Order: sequence, then C-alpha cells, then structure tokens
Amino acid sequence: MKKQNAVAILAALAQDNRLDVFRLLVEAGPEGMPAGRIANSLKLQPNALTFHLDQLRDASLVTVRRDGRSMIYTARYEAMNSLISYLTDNCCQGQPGYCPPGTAKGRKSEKVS
Amino acid sequence: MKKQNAVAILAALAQDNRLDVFRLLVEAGPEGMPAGRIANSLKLQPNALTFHLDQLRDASLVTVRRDGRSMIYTARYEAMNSLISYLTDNCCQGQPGYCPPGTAKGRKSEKVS
DNA sequence: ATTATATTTCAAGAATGATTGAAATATCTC
DNA sequence: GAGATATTTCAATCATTCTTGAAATATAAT
Repeated sequence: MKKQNAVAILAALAQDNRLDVFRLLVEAGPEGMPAGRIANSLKLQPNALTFHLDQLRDASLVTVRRDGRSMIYTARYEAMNSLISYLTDNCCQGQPGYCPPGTAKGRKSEKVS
Repeated sequence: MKKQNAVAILAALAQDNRLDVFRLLVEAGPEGMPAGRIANSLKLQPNALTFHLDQLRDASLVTVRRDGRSMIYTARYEAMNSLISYLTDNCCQGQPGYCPPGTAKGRKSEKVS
C-alpha cells in the first residue's frame, strides 16, 4: 500500500459520522445496506450521508451497487486490512516481543523468516 | 475503546507528516528517538515537528521523556493495537469466512467461541 | 555569566473539511 | 406521464487544521 492510500483511508475513517457508517457496514457484512437504512439508523440527513459515503468510496473503503431506487453500500474489508498491515509494517526492527499480539508475524504476507 | 478515542487516533495518523513520524517511531522501537533526529530524518522544521508530535501525544500514540536537552519520543504500540481491535470489532455478524485474515477470531480477546 | 544546542510556544495566514438547505436526477407505481 | 420514493448535486457558510516565522524556554559547555 502506498502512503497516500493509507492517509486517505485514515482520513476517511477519522470522522465521527464516517466511522459510524463504516462500522455499521462492517457489521452488516457482505450483503451491504441501502443508504436510506444507514441514514435512518444513524440519524443522518440524506445529503450529508452521501457526502460521507463519497469519501469512504474515494478511499476505497466501500463499494456501491444500485438495487431499484436504492443504493446499497458494502464495506471493503481488504482496504481496512491493508491499512492494518501498513501500520504494523516494519515494526520494532524485526525484533519480536515488542510487537503487539497479532502484529507483523501473524498478519503480514509470510515475511516471517 | 471509546469511539472518540478511535477518531482521535485515526485523525492523528491521517496526515502525511504524522504518519511518517509515527512509522519512523514504530521502526525505532521501544528506545524511541530524539525530536532532532526525527526532524532531520524527515526534513521537518522543528516547530512543525513539535506541532505534529503534540497531536500524536494527545492521541496517546507516543510518549516523551527528556534526556539532557533532547526530547525522546516513543511509539505506543498498545494504542495502535486497540485501534485495530476497534476497527475489526463486530465484523460480519460473527460469521467467519468474510472476515479478513487475522481479524476478530485471532485478534480479539478470546471471543471466538 | 555567556554562548550554543534542542525544543517549544505563540500568532497569523492559507487551505481543507463539515453542515445545511434547496433543487436535481433516477427509479418505481398507478 | 403524474406523483411518490430514494438518493445525489450544488452552493454557501462555518469550523478545523496546517504551515510559517519570530521569539521564548530549557539544558549544556566554556
């Protein structure tokens, strides 16, 4: 993952409403959720929600598909996951023990030695 | 972790210079790094660096100690880790398989069933 | 005490992001 | 095609955040 990509994802999630939206979609799972139900669930105005969903989409954190007049948004777990890898990359000069549980060793692409 | 806490951490990391600083400190490991060396390494003006380090500190992502006239900053892995847990919490309605590798099951506090 | 090094504080200007309301588009139903 | 529902677009205001430069503090060395 490129740095700018990571910054984009972090910025997208670094906002109350968007973090709520994303977590709601993470809970919703791969079937996703129509915008209307998200707005309802989080008490957001429809245009505000579109604004935030656009940012999540620009950061590749969600995808959309149309179903009738509903727009159904789905969380992209891969994006979240590459972010996590990026953050824990190059942790502790390769010295395990300082690294938190689940970091580097376990998560990264077989770079374990 | 409370939501506001997560937003603070995300916001702190959602900026080019700060993400660089944090990752540099993550690489530096538990011994930390003096501000001067960080500034040098990343070509940042000292006051700008202080500004960014303050934000990382407010988000509890780094700690400081003084050594002579140097201020030594150290990354707090725990903070990063609780963020990761927070993000992957309640993933996919408990249905494994959709969750990305290393998520929930592995990471969370034995909530695997 | 004076000078040098390391870092922080303060204030101002420029840039970016969020919220709101009104209007527009797309799809569906009758 | 007229009206209803779901969502998006646009523009304006307001608030936050970043950057820069100049001055201040703290420690160290002579």
